[in-house]
Amino acid sequence: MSPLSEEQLIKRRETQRQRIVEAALKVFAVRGLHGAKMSMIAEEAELSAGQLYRFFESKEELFITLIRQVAKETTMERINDLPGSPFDKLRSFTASILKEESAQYPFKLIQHANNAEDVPDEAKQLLQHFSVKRYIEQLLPLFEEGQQIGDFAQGNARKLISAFLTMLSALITLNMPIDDDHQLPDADMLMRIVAGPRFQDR
Amino acid sequence: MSPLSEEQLIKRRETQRQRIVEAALKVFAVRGLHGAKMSMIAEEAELSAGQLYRFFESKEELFITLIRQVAKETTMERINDLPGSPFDKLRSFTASILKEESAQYPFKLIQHANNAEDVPDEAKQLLQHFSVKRYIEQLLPLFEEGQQIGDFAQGNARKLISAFLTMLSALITLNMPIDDDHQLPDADMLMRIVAGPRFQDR
Amino acid sequence: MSPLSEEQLIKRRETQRQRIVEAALKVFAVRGLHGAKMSMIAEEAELSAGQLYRFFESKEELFITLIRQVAKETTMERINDLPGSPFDKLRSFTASILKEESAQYPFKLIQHANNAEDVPDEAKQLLQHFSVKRYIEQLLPLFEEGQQIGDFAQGNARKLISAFLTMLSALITLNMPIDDDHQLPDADMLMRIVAGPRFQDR
Amino acid sequence: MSPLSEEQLIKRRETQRQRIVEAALKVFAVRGLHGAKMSMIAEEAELSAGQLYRFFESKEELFITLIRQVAKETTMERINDLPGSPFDKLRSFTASILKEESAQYPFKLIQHANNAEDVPDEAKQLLQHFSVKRYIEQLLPLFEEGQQIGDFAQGNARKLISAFLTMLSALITLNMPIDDDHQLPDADMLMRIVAGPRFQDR
DNA sequence: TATGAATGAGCATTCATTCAT
DNA sequence: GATGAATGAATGCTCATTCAT
Repeated sequence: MSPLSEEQLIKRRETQRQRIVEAALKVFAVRGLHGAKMSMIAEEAELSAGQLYRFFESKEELFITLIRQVAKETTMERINDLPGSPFDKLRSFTASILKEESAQYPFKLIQHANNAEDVPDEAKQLLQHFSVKRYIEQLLPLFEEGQQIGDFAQGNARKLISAFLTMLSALITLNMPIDDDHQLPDADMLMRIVAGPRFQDR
Repeated sequence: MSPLSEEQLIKRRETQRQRIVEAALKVFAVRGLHGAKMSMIAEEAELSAGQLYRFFESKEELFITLIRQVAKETTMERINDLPGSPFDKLRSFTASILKEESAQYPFKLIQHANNAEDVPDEAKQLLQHFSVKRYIEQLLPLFEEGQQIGDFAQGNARKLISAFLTMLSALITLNMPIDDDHQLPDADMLMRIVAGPRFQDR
Repeated sequence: MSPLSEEQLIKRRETQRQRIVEAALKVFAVRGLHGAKMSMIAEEAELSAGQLYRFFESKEELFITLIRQVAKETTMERINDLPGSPFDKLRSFTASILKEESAQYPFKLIQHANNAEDVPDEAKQLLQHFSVKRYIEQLLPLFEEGQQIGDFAQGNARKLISAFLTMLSALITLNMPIDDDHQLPDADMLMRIVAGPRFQDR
Repeated sequence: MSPLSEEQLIKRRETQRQRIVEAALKVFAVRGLHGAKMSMIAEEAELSAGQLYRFFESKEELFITLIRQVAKETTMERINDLPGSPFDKLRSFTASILKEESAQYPFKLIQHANNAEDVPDEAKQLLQHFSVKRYIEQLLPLFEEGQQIGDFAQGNARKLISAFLTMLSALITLNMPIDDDHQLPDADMLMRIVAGPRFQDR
């Protein structure tokens, strides 16, 4: 029956598990805890609903697992690979997030976890503290550099990052359909929050 | 014959109806359209679930009625009664909203309506366009005055207000619990978005 | 409080009770046992839903009472007051029933009682046996006369009446909307069932 | 992988679907649209109530599907396979319908659809027009032959059939239990409606 | 006593979870 | 192991019946 070695089997299992988590991220992010049906996640992961339960005991466990992984793994580090000044990097990074749907999933997830009531406390804690803290630490060097060269506003850098992330998260999840009269704030709007004197009212 | 006069009955009925709407506002705002159960609304309004249906034909009708009322009645006008300059007014107003839970319900409702699936179109329309537009118009004189005296940043005032409201809404719904290390963005943070040169980096 | 004598009170009560029964006849006949709501009957009788229960312990009791009264009181006797031969009388009588809605109520009631499953056995028994029997006895003299003068078909008169009533009942309750191509059987159609040789194929 | 082949699954599914439709036919016919509970249909089809919804979106859809199938498939054509003259055929056919409960379901369904409130319009249309028209067309050759050889009464054949069907439907749904004194109208009674001179008063 | 407000049991429907195949 | 069929608990809604006023 089994032409695969024990090790291969374990690896295969891990791959599938990861595939489920990714499917769940997408579905939970887009539809929220209540709106996401196990059947949708199964379909997205291309396996049967029954199979989900070989990997996760319940919807709740899947959700918490997902949250844990997002809290641990989501990273802001690729911002450093972008070209230009700190200000340029942050703007490009912001714009790319606002453009690419899958980059928004973690933010949407945080949003849903905050708004839904039946979310296990552990999940809320993880998302709110741990992941935001991680993001802040990852962005800190960039911001400090930006403040030194006058690109960014002065003051407590961590507080500034926190503000920026909150606003970014807001933009993503509010997702207000654009209306002709009042264009919504976009990446440049966001940059006002962090911009130093040099950029004000430009 | 009748134990209560016609007039009393009508008044009583209207009172109760309003009580249901208020209970619904709270529950829908906190839990969203799908997370809110009719039984929760009934409990909040202190009557039986069955009774709700004497006032509203369905959960959906209750929701839409609520949305209509919010869209029509929620006002930003009391901001004008606050003391001080436009900047002071906006800051006090913002701070009071961030402090008082019931003031946040309309914003949370908008948030839920935007993120949840299966929200009746009429509700989405009303919340997204009508109510946001109303807020903008109500804040416009204040902002224009603030721009004239240099309190607020220059540029399209409506766009500025829209940005501000988006951010306010974000703060409310993100609702991140304060954590010792990194104080969350608060009213002053928000003011950065609208502040003119005079206030930058103060 | 009471300017009415004991006797007047009792009479008044009886009047109201009768009014309820008549309202119930109409509503049950038109909508059936399940389709008839107590509130509809109350409205038809022009009193409150609560009042019904001062006269009848339950919907079921009201229904059975109604059935009993219909079984006992519905009469075919006015057929004898009509002008003409037995054949003429029966045809006029039939036509009048087919034209006047309230005359059809007892027939519709029988129909509903036969078709609904949750009808108390007593009600079914009463309607099926007792009332049909009464009708037969009331029509018997007319039919016998009709047979003697050759208006009606020969054979067991009771059986003939039973057949006729079944068909009449059918016409009333089937109530098929007339369609241009195939006019429905009407009074003359019905008469074929009882007609003697004299009337065949006229 | 799959424990059953695709083909087997599809066949099985179709079988079960048909089984539900048959259960529904029985329950709807006997109890009517409102009297029939989904749980009853489920029990009759020997599955859980929840399962019904894997095959039909709602009670209404199940009902309409059933009606459609009845309107399309119920046939009078097997009457032609019976032995004897047109008169004999019609009498045997009638008697068999009056004896076999499942043959009566379509008639009962029509009856319920006509009498109940809140029956979807499509269902009424289908039953009243389409199916009755079909029956008429299917019986037309037999009746025309019967009229030619003098078995059946003269006149508009379609009208005659319509009358006959109405009466047959009546007999089925009235369903009066036989009582010793007055034998109920039966197949022979029905034949009086269509019988030509040859058969009168036999 | 009369009203109509309130309750709660019942039914349609959905979906997480289990299980026969 | 894998599938998707089956179950049953939960929830929206209706309406007979009761009860506060």
